[in-house]
Amino acid sequence: MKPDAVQPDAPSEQLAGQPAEQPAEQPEKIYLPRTSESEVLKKIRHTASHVMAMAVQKLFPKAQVTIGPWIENGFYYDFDSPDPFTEKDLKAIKKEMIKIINRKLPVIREEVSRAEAERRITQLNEPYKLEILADIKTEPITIYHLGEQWWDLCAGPHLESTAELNPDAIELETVAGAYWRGDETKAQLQRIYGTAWETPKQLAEYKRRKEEALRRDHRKLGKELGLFIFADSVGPGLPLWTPKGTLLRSQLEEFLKREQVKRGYLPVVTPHIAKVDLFKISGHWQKYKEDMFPMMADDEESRQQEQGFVMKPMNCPFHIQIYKSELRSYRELPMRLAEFGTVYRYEQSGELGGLTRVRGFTVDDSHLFVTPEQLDDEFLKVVDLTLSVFKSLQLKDFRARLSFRDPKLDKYIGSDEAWDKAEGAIRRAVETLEMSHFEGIGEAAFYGPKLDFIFQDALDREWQLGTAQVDYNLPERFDLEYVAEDGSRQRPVMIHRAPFGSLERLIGILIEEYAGDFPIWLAPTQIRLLPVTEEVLPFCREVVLQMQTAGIRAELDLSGERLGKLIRNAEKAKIPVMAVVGMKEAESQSLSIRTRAAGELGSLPVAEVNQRLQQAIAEYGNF
RNA sequence: GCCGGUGUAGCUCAGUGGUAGAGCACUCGAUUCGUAAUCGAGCGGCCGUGAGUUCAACUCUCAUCACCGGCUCCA
Repeated sequence: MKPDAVQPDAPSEQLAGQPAEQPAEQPEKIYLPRTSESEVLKKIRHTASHVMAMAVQKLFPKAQVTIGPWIENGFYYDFDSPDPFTEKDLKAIKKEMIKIINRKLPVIREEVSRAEAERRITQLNEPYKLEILADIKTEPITIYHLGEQWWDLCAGPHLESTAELNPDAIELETVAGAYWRGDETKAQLQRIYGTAWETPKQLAEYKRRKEEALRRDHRKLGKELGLFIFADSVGPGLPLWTPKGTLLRSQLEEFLKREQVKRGYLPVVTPHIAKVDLFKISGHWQKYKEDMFPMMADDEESRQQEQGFVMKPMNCPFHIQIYKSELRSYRELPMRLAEFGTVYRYEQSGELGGLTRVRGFTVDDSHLFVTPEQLDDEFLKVVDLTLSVFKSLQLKDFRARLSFRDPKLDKYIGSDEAWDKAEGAIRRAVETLEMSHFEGIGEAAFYGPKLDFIFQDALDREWQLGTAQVDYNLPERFDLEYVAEDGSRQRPVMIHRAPFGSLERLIGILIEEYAGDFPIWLAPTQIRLLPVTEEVLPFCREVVLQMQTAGIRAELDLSGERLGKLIRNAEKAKIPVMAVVGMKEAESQSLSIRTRAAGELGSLPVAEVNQRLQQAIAEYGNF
């Protein structure tokens, strides 16, 4: 890179060899219903999964059938097969399916008694079917036949004949492992995912959308835009943030810090490691030892005695120590300790991916210590802050989940009474705010219930971002107190909350939400000057300096390429505002503005551009 | 952690049992150019890593690491 005072970075290092981004041709809009919205798709996909199962058993006679439901954009079928299926097998299976379809086999529904079903399944030697049958509580049992040769237990509904399936609207997509009954202690099955539509056109549109989703994928965009990297020698799930990505991160941090200052939060900083003992008190060690990075011990003896240090998986015990460091008065409450705290969790290797599931991440964490009387009001304020953060970030598509304990599970600490109180507080909050929500039984933290905000990524996978939690248990375990008005010692309640959840995951979702086109206040580079000739460079340098002085992230393209190329590079780098500068502009102290969102805007005086940029940044708006 | 797939230049990818190629990026030269790619030359790879088979491995086998899809998990 050429050293240059006004060029923060070289504009040309990204996006090598990308195919030209054509403005997407807009063909007729094809509506793709989800399976749950379409009776005909339900039938198509049910039948397709049966046809696939029949084809698989023809080609792999040892494969045993289990279940094969429709899912929102296709279907799958799980088999127990001694020989694992590979992608190559899919072709042969599809071929076999076409044969079955062409045989125009009638799909015949039959009702039989439980005993009869049992007898027939036993004949077939299909143990999984027997288990399924045992779970069906109603009688008669429905069976669907494909012609004479093949049948399956199924509630339906189905098409009338395999002939109604269009082979050109079916695609077998991928093979995957899946556990019987979704239980990892049970047999590992082979799952084949497929999709089936009414018409080949729909299938084509479905595939087009999948490719489109891939273009938004934050892993791809993150690399193209140079926001973050992973290095083999650092380790999986441990992202490294480049200058551009760090700019993005700090904008988000600064934004939230400003909001928190307005709301009386107090910043704190705590270390990344602590003695194991701390997490024994909190209960983390007992509950999540396996999911923490291994303990660091001085010697074997210390290791035996579990005396050593661990990377922190959560920030709460640290904030609790700060609370505990002095005798607190009710006058100090609510006390809101906040920190962008980086935590480390030893996630299973198969879970890691991009920024959405990592092993080291930064929580926009805060722990609020409140009196029981303050709880409801303070919790409402937390939810309000969270919602306002989403609004500022233009994140609209999320679902609120009440993550409560599953009384059947034994993974929680604390009394039922404490849990009931905590869950009640969360319930009251969503009722007061009239928020639409759903309940996630068994989704609670081990120390308390949560209100979680769930978002989807480009590939329709769900991720929790923001969270707000009510906790009566850790105050108990750490013996927290405050002195009440009457001089008595009382126990505070804790609220754990993180509107972003984690900066990493938030940024992953934001990249996909914006498809890399960040609003100006977040964009790592806000404006790039594109000189038409060398003669205007002095003017450009002066303008960039002026902008930078005003707090605008401006840069100058010094690559010396022709204007068309400069624009192309800036567009591909998704820089929101471009300023073309030729002699005309230099002479008139103006900039010819082109935005990514709106194209050419014509010439504007430098001062006006400056002013409009600053305004856009301050108001989280557009140019 | 489990099942399947992938790993070739900085990036995106092609390729063969006889030790490799393209485009872009990068460097240099020419061009001084007005809203999505100027032309030419050059540089650049221990073909993820380790073992095995073979006269010979980037190619075949095994192991391992990383990534991708799914399952399980997610304080």
